[in-house]
Amino acid sequence: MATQFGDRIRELRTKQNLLLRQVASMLEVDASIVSKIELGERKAKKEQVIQLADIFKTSKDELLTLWLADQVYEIVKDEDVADDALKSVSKKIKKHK
Amino acid sequence: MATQFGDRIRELRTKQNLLLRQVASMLEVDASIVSKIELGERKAKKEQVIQLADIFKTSKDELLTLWLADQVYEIVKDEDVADDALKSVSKKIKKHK
DNA sequence: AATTGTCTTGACAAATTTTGGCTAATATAG
DNA sequence: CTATATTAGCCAAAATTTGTCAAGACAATT
Repeated sequence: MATQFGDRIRELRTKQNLLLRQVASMLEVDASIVSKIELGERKAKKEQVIQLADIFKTSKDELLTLWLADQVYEIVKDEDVADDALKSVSKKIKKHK
Repeated sequence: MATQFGDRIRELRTKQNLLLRQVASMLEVDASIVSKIELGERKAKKEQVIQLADIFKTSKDELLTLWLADQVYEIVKDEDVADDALKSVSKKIKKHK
């Protein structure tokens, strides 16, 4: 149930000695929401991911990648054809670039 | 807006000379739903994908792959980090297998 | 020109999922 | 024990999903 994004956020937050409620107030949500995001029980909004990158002074791309990967994983995790589907999407993405 | 899954379903249906309403009645939904699925305006349920494989006598895995790829694509399509996220998920999937 | 058959579209409603806040309970530090 | 931090459960509001229905577009036929 843990997410890559949540784990990373918690790591950043604790290393910078910030409390849930401090981060929460910057995001303008309740501390329990941030807790749930860190535990992987809630999905952050994209806007919040960007705010978190600012708060922790870290790379937006790093966080967005983890966040996006969590979402994709959530969709494909129980599917036998997950790998084929991912390959197919990669191909399509490359074409569109 | 077109989907790989929808395109394939329409191809199968027309080649087998079935009408929307015939397929719809087998899925027990209105014909407009099937139309929308074929046009990529609605997402089929997983159960419907499996029924469609039976109806068209084609491979469930083929259809499930297209259906899953559409969903993943929908999530990552506008993201700069799409490719990195997909790679990360592939890695995680392989580990879990 | 009117009719028929197929498909598409948009408005709407019901059901489901997601979201956030509040509050309790639990843990952890002093 | 007390105080603070975090987690978990519950509720209501908001958003999304799913489907029906009716009207419209379009082509082929009569």
